[in-house]
Amino acid sequence: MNVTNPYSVRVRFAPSPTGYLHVGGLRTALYNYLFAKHNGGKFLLRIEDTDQSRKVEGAVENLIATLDWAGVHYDEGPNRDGGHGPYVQSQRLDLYHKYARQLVEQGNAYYCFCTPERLEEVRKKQQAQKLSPKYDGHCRFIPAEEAKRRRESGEMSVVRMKIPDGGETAFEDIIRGRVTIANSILDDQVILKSDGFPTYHLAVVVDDHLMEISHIIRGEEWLPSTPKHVLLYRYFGWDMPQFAHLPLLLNPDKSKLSKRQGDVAVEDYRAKGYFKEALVNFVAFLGWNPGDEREVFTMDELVKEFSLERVGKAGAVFNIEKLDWFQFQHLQKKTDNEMLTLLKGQLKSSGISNTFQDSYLLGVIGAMRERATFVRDFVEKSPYFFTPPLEYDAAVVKKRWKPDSSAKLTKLSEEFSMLSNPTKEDFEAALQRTAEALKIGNGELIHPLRLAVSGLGAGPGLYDILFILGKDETIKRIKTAIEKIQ
RNA sequence: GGCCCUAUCGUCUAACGGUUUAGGACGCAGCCCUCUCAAGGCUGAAAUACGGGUUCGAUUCCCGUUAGGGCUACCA
Repeated sequence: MNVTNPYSVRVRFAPSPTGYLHVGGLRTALYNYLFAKHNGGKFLLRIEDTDQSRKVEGAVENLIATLDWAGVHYDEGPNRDGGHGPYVQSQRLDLYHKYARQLVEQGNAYYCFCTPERLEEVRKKQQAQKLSPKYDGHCRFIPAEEAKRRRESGEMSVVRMKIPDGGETAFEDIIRGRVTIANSILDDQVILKSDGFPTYHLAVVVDDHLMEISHIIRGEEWLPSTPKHVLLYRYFGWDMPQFAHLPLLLNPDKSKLSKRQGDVAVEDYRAKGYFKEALVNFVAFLGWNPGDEREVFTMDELVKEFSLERVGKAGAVFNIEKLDWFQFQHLQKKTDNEMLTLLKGQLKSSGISNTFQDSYLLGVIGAMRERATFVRDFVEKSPYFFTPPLEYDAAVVKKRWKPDSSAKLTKLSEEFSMLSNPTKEDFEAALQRTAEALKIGNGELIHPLRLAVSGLGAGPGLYDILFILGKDETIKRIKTAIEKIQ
């Protein structure tokens, strides 16, 4: 066992490049990464592209870019050699052939010449008899000489591993404890396909061994086939890595998280404006917790706290509301300077020409921050900071704009015009003076004024808005509003 | 169908036999704050699937039932 030494921790994320990075994949990658970093080990990325029919152009690049965006960086993998490459399975074919041959020679595997048609027939028969579909061992006892002859004559074949006739195979799972499966229900699994590519089962065992993987941390969907892998390790006489099968991520209806019930691609969430910090924090908490009541974590903090012992066994529903809360929390944690950069980027992508001073933008950030979950909220919830209101919210006009509002605002506007370089407090004092002079409550000025300068009925404190907008712009907007409303 | 895994508030979860009137968070409702909307504070509704054991004592251990999920390919 090469597992108990914390300095020899080597784990991997081994996706198949079928398009995009699934959020479940992100969590698996993240847990591997956190475990590696927490233990001072290495995190590898290995591309499992042994199914040629599922190959998607650009998928690998996309996968790597997305992991990189999320901050899940690999120590070894494609374009980052660590002496255990290549890290792409389609470039390791000779290795799989070699080990498949070894298994055949040892008598732990055999060539099978059954056609897909025959296999289909057998399967149908078994299903008709309500038996579980399983290879019937038709080619299991073909003599080596005959197999050799048939292969040399060009007959198509695959290699199947031999499952012991009786007994059971068990292994220890860090998350689930001891798992046992009767050999009788295991299939003589194909390990080398007729196209010369290995199946997952052979490739994963060979690679994990050659790459000196210490812990296999992967999704629960692999649990039932793990005994086959255990058997292969035994056939080869290799040390067994430790297994940790993660609970699945679920749809709101508790089925395995999938498309159709919402977005599953990490890039979808990125495109929607979620911070990597939020997505990573959220996904980390789907199946793991630090054992106390803290919830908002940075990547570094996660690395510090993470342990497989605190990973749960039950599937977790991917709950968007909670994600949004994490997003809000992480937005609040950003520094003003970070927000400034983000806001400038948002203005650009929103097509708003940035003619604003940094100090102005910083003012907007201060006023809007706790009202924003996404960066785009600054533009969407308070467009009036960037463009004068083009229209006025009808419901607010109805509620707040009285027949005499124009006259009152005109008076207020006059009061404002006497101010020089007004502070927030100056605006407030001026408004109070006007209200007193008019013998009305502040509210009769505040509400119509908010509507006049913002076009909306909700937002930051009015005096904050006025101060940010400035005296001239405020007066201008009051004038425009008086003309446009009614 | 067979096999495997799982089971605490609607959701994410804490509890590693007794400190529990089962704690926190999201969401929800109410109140406070208040120029609005947020934020914040306070309060509230809300869970150990069911049935048997083991034990002086079970959310916690065992068995069964039920439910859910996964797997059952020359896919991963």
